[in-house]
Amino acid sequence: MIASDRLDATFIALADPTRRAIIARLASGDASVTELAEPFAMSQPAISKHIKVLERAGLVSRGRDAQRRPCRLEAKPLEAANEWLERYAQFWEANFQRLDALLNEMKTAKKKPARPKR
Amino acid sequence: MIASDRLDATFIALADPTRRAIIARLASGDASVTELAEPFAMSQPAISKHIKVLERAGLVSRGRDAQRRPCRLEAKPLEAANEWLERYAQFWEANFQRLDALLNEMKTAKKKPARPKR
DNA sequence: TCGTTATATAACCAACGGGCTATGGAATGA
DNA sequence: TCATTCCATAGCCCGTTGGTTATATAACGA
Repeated sequence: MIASDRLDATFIALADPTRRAIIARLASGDASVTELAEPFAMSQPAISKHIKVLERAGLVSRGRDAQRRPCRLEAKPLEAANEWLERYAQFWEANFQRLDALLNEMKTAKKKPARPKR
Repeated sequence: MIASDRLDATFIALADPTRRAIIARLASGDASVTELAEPFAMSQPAISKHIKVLERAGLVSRGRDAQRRPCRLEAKPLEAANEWLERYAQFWEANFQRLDALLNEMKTAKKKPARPKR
C-alpha cells in the first residue's frame, strides 16, 4: 500500500480540531499565520506546526506578502478522502434501508393481533 | 465545538492504512479477529488494538459467536466525516473554476502575462 | 542603520501510537 | 477434566505529536 500515504497524510491532518478549524477559516479566504493563530489559546509556533502538517498533506500552500506568508486552502486532497468515504456511502445507506425494513415490518405487523415488541 | 471529539475519533481511525483495510474488509461482511488479522504481517494483539480504535470511533460493533467476537462495520460515523468534507466540495470546485479563469486569462492576454495575486 | 513585525527553528518535555512478547481467561470439544 | 482455540490485557520499546519557551531570520518602515 504505497499510494495510501497521501490518504494517510490527509486523514492525519483532519484528525485534529485545531487543524480542521484552520481549514474552515481558510475556506473563507487566505490568511497569515498570526491571523490564523489569533482565535486560538495557543502559541504561534504551535500554529506553525499545524500549518506544516497541513502543508505536508497538500492542504495548504504558502504565498509571500512582505513579511507575511499567507496560507491558501488547497482542497484537492480532500477530494481523494471524500472518494474513499463515498465508497462506503452505499454501506451506510444499506444500514438505513435495514432500519427502514425493520420499521415497515413493525408497522405492518400492527394489524395483526400480536403487538410489535418495544 | 465540543462535539468534534466524535469527528476526531473518526478521522484518527481513518488515518491508518491497516484500519482502512479492516474497514474495507468488513464492508464485505462481518469477520472475526483472526480472520481480520490473517492478511496482515502483524501480531494478533496489534489487530486487536486497531479494532479498539475503530470501536472507539463507533465504526465497528462486536458480537458473540462461541469463542469468536465477530466485528461488524457501523458506517454511520463515516457520514459525519463525509458531511464535513462535503462542506468543502464547493471549495475545490471553486479551485477548478479559478484555474479555468486563470487559463482563460493567460490565453486571452498573451501579451501581458499578468501574475496571479496571492 | 535600527527597531519592529512576522514567521521559522531549536531544544525540550509529556503523552500517545503502533508494534512486539508473554500471559491470562473464556468458550469449545474430546 | 484437560487441551485447544480465540481473543484480550499487560508490560515494554521507541518514534511521533502537540505543546512550550527562547532564539534566529527575514522583510519592512523610519
